[in-house]
Amino acid sequence: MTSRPARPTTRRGDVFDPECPTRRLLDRIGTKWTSMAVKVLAEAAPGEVRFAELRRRIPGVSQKMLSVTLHSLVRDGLVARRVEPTVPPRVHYRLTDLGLSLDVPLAALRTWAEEHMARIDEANAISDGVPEI
Amino acid sequence: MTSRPARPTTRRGDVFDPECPTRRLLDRIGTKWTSMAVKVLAEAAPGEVRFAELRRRIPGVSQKMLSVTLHSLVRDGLVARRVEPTVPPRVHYRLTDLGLSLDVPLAALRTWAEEHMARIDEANAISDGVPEI
DNA sequence: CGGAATCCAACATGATACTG
DNA sequence: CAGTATCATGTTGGATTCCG
Repeated sequence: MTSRPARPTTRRGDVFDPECPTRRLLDRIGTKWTSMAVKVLAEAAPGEVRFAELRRRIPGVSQKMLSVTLHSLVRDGLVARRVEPTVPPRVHYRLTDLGLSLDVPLAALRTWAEEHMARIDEANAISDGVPEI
Repeated sequence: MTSRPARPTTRRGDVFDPECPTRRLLDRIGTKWTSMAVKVLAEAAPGEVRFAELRRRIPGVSQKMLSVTLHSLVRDGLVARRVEPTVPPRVHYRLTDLGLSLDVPLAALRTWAEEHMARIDEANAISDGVPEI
């Protein structure tokens, strides 16, 4: 993800704007763990998922990066955070309506990836000079 | 974009694999200039676009990064590169069929971004404690 | 014209340790 | 349990320069 300059103005329709909405969106969902977090939360929707549960369902994510990722999503209004004031505290996350709506095009991208990434791998293999037999 | 380990095995259907197709795809289209290059090429499809033309249509891109971005797309089989052996040389780029198919879900993501990024900006403004009046 | 090579700064991520 | 703080590191992307 590139850095986030302080709330740049969104200019609708001009996708070639240096701060075009598409690239700013990709700056968010393109971070390492965001798409997986959204997917886990989308599958649980409209239910909630706790922090530890998310961590278990996203292999390889560190505590810090999951925390950073989730708070970034909360800040963007894509995820809602609910804290049970118990000891120890329980923190629950769920997709907001906005987050759920984002999951629609994201799911399409997932489908494309599952269907076509093998072809990208093949293309890379050929570029690497790997024989095809 | 994170680095690209040497052609990891694509395991279909397991989106939670650390090397899941979706994240590997996002590692590619999530780079700063990729989505814009794909969009320009998609709009010109099935026609070709020359290097200088691409550069003009993508404000802010450096020569180096456009070159890197395009070669990465070529390597992935998403873009085809054609060189006219003239002096000086003319280099033309176009989306492959695979690239065109990727533009479908990508266009959906663009639409979402244009329609909803303003709400993400609002959410950020509220998080920053900016008064809403 | 369309690069390639180099250097460099900024940032994203990760490991580790600590806390309410 | 669910963080936060700090430090270490690799990568991305940009500026510049040179080339066929």
